[in-house]
Amino acid sequence: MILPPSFYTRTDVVKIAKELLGKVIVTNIGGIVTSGMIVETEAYAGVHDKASHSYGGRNTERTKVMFMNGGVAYVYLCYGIHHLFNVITNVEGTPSGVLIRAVEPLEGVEYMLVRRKKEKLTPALTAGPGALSAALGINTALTGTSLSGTDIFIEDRGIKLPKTDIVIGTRVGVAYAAEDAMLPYRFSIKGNKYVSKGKGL
DNA sequence: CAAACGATTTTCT
DNA sequence: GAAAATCGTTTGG
Repeated sequence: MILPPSFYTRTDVVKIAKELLGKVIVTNIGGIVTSGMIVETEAYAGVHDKASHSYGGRNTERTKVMFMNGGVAYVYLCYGIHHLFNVITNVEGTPSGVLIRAVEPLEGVEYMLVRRKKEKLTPALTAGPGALSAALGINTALTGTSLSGTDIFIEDRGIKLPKTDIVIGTRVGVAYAAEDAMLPYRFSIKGNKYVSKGKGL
């Protein structure tokens, strides 16, 4: 089943980040359907989180999507090259979200290979936030799009993960966030080869 | 209006 | 393991 808006509008973004592991992202871009199981996530919790774009209540043209009601996509261009895909959570006015860091390819692998200009399926195809976005055809045009719509949505396919298969760690690439960089806001599936390298856990 | 920087990936040594 | 690639957003003048 497709996750309902009520899944995203809850207030505990860290819990949502954990629950998103094992769920399946499906994109339908230009008539091409691709999907992948989420194997790594990171939580970005509201205005008090220095690592978040919305820290201190910063509400700009780019980040305004984070302030929307939960259940929409937030796609941000980083380093001028990479599209990073986030799931916005919580209710309108409270900017929190979950960065999808890695997925395991399911359907449409051949299209992902084309988009990534690769010939063979390697873990690098979707291991990493910029990589999975490119593979699934996600770009900034999807910012603000509902995750319960037809272009992109997240499904629960009944995959259940034992608690022991969830690895908790610190976030990646947010060293500038000082003490908030140490928060246990990163979740991944133990032993899954599509989990990004990032930094060691 | 101009300058600096980043929630990264790839490639080369 | 280290450095380059590359551009929209943000910040300062």
